[in-house]
Amino acid sequence: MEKPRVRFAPSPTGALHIGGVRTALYNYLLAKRFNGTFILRIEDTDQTRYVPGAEKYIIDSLEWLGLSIDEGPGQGGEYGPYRQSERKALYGKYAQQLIDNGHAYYAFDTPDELDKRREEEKEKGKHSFKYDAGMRMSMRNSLSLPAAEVEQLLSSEAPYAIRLKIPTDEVVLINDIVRGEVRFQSNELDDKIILKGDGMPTYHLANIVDDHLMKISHVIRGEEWLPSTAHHILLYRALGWEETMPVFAHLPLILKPNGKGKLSKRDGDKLGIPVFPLSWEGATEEESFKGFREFGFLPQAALNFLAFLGWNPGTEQEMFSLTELCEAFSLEKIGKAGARFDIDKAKWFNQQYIIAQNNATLAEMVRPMIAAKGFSPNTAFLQTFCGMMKERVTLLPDFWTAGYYFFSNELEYDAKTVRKKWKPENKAFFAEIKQLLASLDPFEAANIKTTIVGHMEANELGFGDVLPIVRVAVSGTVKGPDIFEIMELLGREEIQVRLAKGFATFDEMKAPSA
RNA sequence: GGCCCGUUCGUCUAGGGGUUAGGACGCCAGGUUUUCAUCCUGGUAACACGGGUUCAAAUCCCGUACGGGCUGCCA
Repeated sequence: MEKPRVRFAPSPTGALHIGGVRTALYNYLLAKRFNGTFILRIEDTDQTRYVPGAEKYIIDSLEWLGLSIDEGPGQGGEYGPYRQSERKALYGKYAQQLIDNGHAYYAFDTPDELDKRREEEKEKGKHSFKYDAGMRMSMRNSLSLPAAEVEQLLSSEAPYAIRLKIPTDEVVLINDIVRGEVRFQSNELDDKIILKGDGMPTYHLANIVDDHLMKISHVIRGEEWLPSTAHHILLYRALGWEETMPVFAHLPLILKPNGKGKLSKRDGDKLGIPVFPLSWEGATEEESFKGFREFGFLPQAALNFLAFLGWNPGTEQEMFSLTELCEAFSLEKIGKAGARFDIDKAKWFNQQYIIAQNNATLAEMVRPMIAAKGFSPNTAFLQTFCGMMKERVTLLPDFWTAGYYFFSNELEYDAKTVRKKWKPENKAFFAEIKQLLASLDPFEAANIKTTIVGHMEANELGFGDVLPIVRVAVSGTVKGPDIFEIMELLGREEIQVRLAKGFATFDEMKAPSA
């Protein structure tokens, strides 16, 4: 394949939805697979929906995931500018060209008039108002109005839009890489607005002009664009660019975890799952969302998970680094059906990636979280901690929730274990254990184990009588890494403190409530 | 309503005329472990339905049902 030039073209209207992230990923993968170019283009032609900060959010998100941009705003490139608002003049020129060669016309109907017409049609029965070949002669445009009136309207202040004049009785054939041949009857198509009253193009025009000028080879986008693709092909044809038209690949949608419909930002809050890569601070809490990153997902895991939502390599390999993804990717292997978002699978990927991470890397990821809780352990301690805990967490914050006792000795003791295992007749034994450990040197796991087990056997006690109590006194819980290793890490003095405090507290817990 | 797209275990999917319909997540059971987790072994579970075509259909064709998308001077 020749070096592809692909673009990810989001609209800066807020946080970038996870579906958009996947679109970006697939574009990136195709580009890298064949040594091509990945372009970021900002589609900000709707000034009313523009949200400050959204562009930065998009760029930050791609960066977090490691999807580096070859050309784009801030990145430069020979086909810029890469913000459509900065290309405004260009579109007017091509719209004019379409008017001149009869493929487009001026439309003077105001938005209010159009709304009214839609309402009327709806009341008449079906909501089938379509500004098409059958309807345009009864609307106010340069096709239906006398030339003199058109002249007059154009030279007046009256705003106007430019519409694409859809030809009649044609079949538009789309050759979609994921869907095969898709046909549309031109008679079913409406005369889409291509240039708005404010002089800005709509998506349809801007998209075609930019893709052509930027020499885009593949348009990889969501399935929601399939219905308007016929318009796009007609536009290429009208502009005389059909020969070099990019090929299309329409991606299946990402669906809600339960129920049907496409995943929406609402689902995030409702189900407590992330649907955005990064957190987004909206004007209100309603418009703010927590991202994959803040949930504690590693970017590699989010990427791997997303890649498999709608694509798979055809082999049984599941774990893929970005580099491996680049080598294995192909558009032909993209599925047709919508893929449901499965948070359990995402978590499983995350767990796998956390385990695969080396302790030093993990320590630096976890450090800020621990610091936020008011603790600043040294690096060696933190690395050992991560090594001991990494097989027991799925999300990054679990390091704290499941391992807080490595840092704090304000423990929450497991009441059930205390109730069952803290027996009056064994109190002396535990006091002796504490005594034995007080002078143990070196204070190392193997040593500690020998000491405890030895004393245990001498007193004819079993593991079940001893270890749960020691474990709860040290960590508060019966869950966790090897207890002797925990003790070694915490050190002799700290263990003395915890044993003393634990045994005393157990007495209180067992005391009959007065 | 119209147009378009889709449909294999609960979920992500492999398989594209002849397979015991494969894998992964989840779930269940067992093993390992002082505990938890990891890990290992096993189990559960699917071709939406109806017609064709064919010696043979999950696979090709048509229809039905269901689901989804689009139907804006939004992208």
